[in-house]
Amino acid sequence: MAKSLIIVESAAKTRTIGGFLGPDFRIEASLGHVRDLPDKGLGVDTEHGFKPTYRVMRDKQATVKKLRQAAEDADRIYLATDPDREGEAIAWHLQEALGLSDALRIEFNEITRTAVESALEHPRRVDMDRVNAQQARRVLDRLVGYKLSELLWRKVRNARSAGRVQSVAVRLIVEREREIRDFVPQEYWRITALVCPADRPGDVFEARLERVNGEKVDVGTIADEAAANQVVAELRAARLEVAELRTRAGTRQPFPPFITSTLQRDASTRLGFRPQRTMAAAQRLYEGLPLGGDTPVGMITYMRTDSTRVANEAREECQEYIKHTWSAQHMGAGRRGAAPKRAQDAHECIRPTHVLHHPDEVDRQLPGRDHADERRLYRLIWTRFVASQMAPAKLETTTADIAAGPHLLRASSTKVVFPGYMDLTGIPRPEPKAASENGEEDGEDEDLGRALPPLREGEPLLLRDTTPTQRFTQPPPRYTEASLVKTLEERGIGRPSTYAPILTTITERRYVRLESRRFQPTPLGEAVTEALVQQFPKVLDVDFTATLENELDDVERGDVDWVALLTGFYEPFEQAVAEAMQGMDRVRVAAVPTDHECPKCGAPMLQREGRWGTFLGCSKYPECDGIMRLGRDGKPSLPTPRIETEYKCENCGKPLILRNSRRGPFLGCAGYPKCRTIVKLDDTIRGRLDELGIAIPAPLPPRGKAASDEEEAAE
DNA sequence: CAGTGAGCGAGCTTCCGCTTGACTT
Repeated sequence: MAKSLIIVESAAKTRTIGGFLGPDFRIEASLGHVRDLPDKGLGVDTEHGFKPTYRVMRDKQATVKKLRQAAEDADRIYLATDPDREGEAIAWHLQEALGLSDALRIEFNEITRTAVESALEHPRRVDMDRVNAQQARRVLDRLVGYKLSELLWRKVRNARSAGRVQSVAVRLIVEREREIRDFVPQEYWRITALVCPADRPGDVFEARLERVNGEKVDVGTIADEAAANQVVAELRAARLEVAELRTRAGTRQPFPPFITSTLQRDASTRLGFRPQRTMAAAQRLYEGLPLGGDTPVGMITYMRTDSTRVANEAREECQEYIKHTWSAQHMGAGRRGAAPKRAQDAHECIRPTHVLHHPDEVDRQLPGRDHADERRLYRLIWTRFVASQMAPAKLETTTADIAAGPHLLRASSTKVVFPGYMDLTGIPRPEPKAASENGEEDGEDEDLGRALPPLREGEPLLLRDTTPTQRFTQPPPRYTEASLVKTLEERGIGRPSTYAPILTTITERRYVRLESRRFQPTPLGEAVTEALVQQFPKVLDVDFTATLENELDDVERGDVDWVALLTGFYEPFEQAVAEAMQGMDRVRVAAVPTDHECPKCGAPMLQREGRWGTFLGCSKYPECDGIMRLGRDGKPSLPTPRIETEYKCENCGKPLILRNSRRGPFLGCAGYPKCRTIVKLDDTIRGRLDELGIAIPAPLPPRGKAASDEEEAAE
C-alpha cells in the first residue's frame, strides 16, 4: 500500500496521531511557520502590489530539508496544519517550500481518532482566500512595525520598536497611569449594624444600611462624618422591625474550562506563576510526563487556544467519571464560556487528556521538585475542567429588609441547597469584604454560608450596635501581567501564542516596568506613546485590531482583495509617516528626580533611560559627569572603575584599561568605542597586575532576572 | 562584554504569529 505523509504543526501531535493511524502513514511536524519575510529590510514591494519576499526561516532550514525528503518518499501528502488563518498560511508556505503541486489540505480541531479519520475522508485544496487574509495581516504588521520603529529611531533616543500590538499594550498602561494620577478620591461612609430579635438577644446578625430616607445608599449619599453621625443617631432613635422577608432560589454556574488567557490569570492569582512560567509548565504537561513508566504521556490538550470547546469523547468520559464519583445529579450540561471576540476555534479548551489521570495520582507518580510546577498547574486544569462539566450549585438566598424610621437596613444569607460542582471545588466561604478593586476581578462573591436567624415579617428588632466606616473611592488599579492579558484578549489584541511574549517585549524595550507585580510606564514609554498617539491615532486606537479583523474576514470570504485592503491602509499611513519624519520634533524623555547623591559633587541624581539600561546621572550635567549604575533591584552602585595599565593597544597604541564586565575582568583599549581591541587576562597578565598591586575585580553580577521573578503568592 | 546624558551623524536596531530548538560530553 502507498505511503502517505501527514504534516502537522507541533511535534507532540505527531505522536498522538501516529497512535491512531497505521504504519502506512508517516507524520511529521513543521514546528510552526517555515517561511517568513526577511529580518533585514522591509521585504515588501510597496510599489508593486505589496509583493512579499519570503525566505525559509534560518532555524527551519533543517526542518524543511527533512520534510522535503519525506515528501519525495510519499505518494500522497496531507497538509494538516491548524484549522485557522495562520495554519492555512503555513500549509501554503509548505506547499511552496516543498515544491508540491498536488498536496491535500485536511483539518481537524480536536486530536481524536474520529476527528482525524473523518478529516482524511474530506481533503481539499489550500484555500487561497484564507492564505491571502494571513498575508494581509503579516504584511500590514511588517509595514506598521518597521515604519514606526524607524521613525522612532530618528525621533526618540533609546526608543527601539513600535507595532500594532505592543504599542497599544503600552498605551493601555500609560493611560491607566494617567487615570490614577488624575484621580481625586471622594470620601464616603458606609454603615453596618448589629441587630437581634427583640425577644432573642442571642440571635445577633449583621445588617447594612441600604436606604437613607428612601434613597439607595451610594457614594455621595453619606459624604462626611457629620452626615454619618446623624444617620446613626436616627437609627438609634428608630423602632426597628422586619419589613419584608423574601427567599429567592438561584444557581451558581461553574467556570468554563480554561483557555490560554484564563489559565494565565488563574495560575497567577492562585499559584503566583507569571504567564511565562505558566506556559512553560503547560508545555511540559502537553508534551508529556513519564507517568508510571518511561513513555511520556501527554497530560493536557494544547495550551494555546481561545476556545472553550470540549471534544465529545472527553465530555462523555468526564460525565462517566462524575456520575461514578458523585452522582447522576452532579452531571452538568458542560458550560461553554462566552467566546472571546475573535475566537478562531482551531483547538479545544485546555483540559486533561484523560480525567482518570487524577491529580492525586500524578502527585504520587511525580514527586520531588522537578515537576512541582507541572503538578500544581495540572491540578488547577483538572479541577477547572471537571467542575465545568458538573451541575451548577443550587442556592437559596434569604433577604430581610428592616425598617428603621426613615431608613432601611438589609441583611441576607445564602444557603447551598445542592452543591453540584462545589462538591469538587469546595464552597466559597464568606470573607470580610476588602475595598473592592473596581471590578477588576470577577466580583462574584455573595456571602455564601453566612447565616440569618429565623425571622418573621413584622417582628420587632433591637439595634445592638452601629459601625460607621469612612471610605474613599479608589482609582482603577494598575495592570498586573494577568489583568493586562485579560484586557488584550477582550479587545482582540494579540493571540494566545503571543500574550506572554508581548509582556516580555514591552518590558525589555523599557517602555514599562513591573513594580510589586504591577505595570507602570517609564518616562520613555509615556513619551513614545504620546508621540505615536498624536501622529498615528488610527493605528494606536485600541479598536484598530478589531476593525482590521473584520476586514480580514472579508478577505477570507473572498469579498475583498487583500491588496486592496493594504492599499487602502497604506496610502494614508505612508503619508502620515512621511509627514512625521519631516515635521515631528525630536521627543524629549523626562528624567526622574531621585534622592540619590552624586558620588562626585553631591548634587541630586536624575534617573534616566540610557542606551543600555536605566542609570543615574548627575543633575548638574554637563558641568558634572557623575554617574551611577542602577541594578534591577533599584540599588545604585558605582560604575566600573577605569584602571590604566602599562599595556598598550596593538592597533592604536593607546593604553589598555582594566575593565570589568558580567563575564569577568578584561583589558580594553582606552580608545573605545572607536578602537575595540580586547585582551583577555591570562596568567602572565594576572601575575603582572598583581605585582603592580592592581586588584583584579570579580565579575559583575548578571543582569538577567532579579530574585523577584520567583516571587510566589501565599499558598 | 565596556558604555549610558547633548550633538557631531559611524553603524546599529525593528513587526506579529506559528512552533521549540540542543556543535559535544
